[in-house]
Amino acid sequence: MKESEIAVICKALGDENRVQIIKMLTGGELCACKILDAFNITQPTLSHHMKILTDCNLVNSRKEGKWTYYSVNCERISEFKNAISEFTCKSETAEFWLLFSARRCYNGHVQ
Amino acid sequence: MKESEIAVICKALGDENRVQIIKMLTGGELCACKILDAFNITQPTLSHHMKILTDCNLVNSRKEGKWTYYSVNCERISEFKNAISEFTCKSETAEFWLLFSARRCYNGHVQ
DNA sequence: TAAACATATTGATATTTGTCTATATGAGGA
DNA sequence: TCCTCATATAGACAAATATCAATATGTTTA
Repeated sequence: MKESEIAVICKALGDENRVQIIKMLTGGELCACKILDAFNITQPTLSHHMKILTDCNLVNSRKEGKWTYYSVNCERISEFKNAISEFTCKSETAEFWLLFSARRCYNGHVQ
Repeated sequence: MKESEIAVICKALGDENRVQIIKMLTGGELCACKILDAFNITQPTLSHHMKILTDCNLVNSRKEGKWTYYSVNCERISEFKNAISEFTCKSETAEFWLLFSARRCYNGHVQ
């Protein structure tokens, strides 16, 4: 993922409302009306935020009758995670694998 | 990590120049002058960007003589990665562990 | 001490952003 | 067909942001 793409996604996540929207959608698809209920903003403002989240493909939208349903775009989120996983200090990778192995042994199975 | 903190960090990463600065620092500590060389911006503008990156603790700074050295704050980056690792679709976790196991078997060792 | 250098701060400006009100669009339901 | 409901779009506005030129600060060197 190019730096400019990372920046666009981060900009989309650079607003607390939008971070919370993503977290909500992590629990599964929701219509705009349900999301709106959870915030203290007007409907056009929510619509604006959803446009920013869908424009950068972090969120999918789907129309059904008069409702619009939103959901997290898993693939795009994965791409983003992979991109920022490169923001790494040299030692960090090794630490991660050690921690991972330890947890794997401790739990005795794949979670 | 609170949503507001995630938003602050993402806002800091919501600028292409700053994403590139982080990538540069991934390779190790650099003085402001070296970073400046790589960009087409003035020195005060770089100083502004560095302030944003250090204010949210993504980047450490250290003065030595007349130079200021910047480096990635590994711990903070890890915290951030952990935070956004929660932006997860239900199926994604399982997929990750499968992929991981496969790679582990294939490679025969922890990378 | 004076000059040169690296970086930070100040102040200005154009652009972007988050929010609102008002209005448009488009899909059911009476 | 007309009304209601869910959402989107347009337009306005205040606040935030990215950038620059000018200047300040603090360190090293002549």
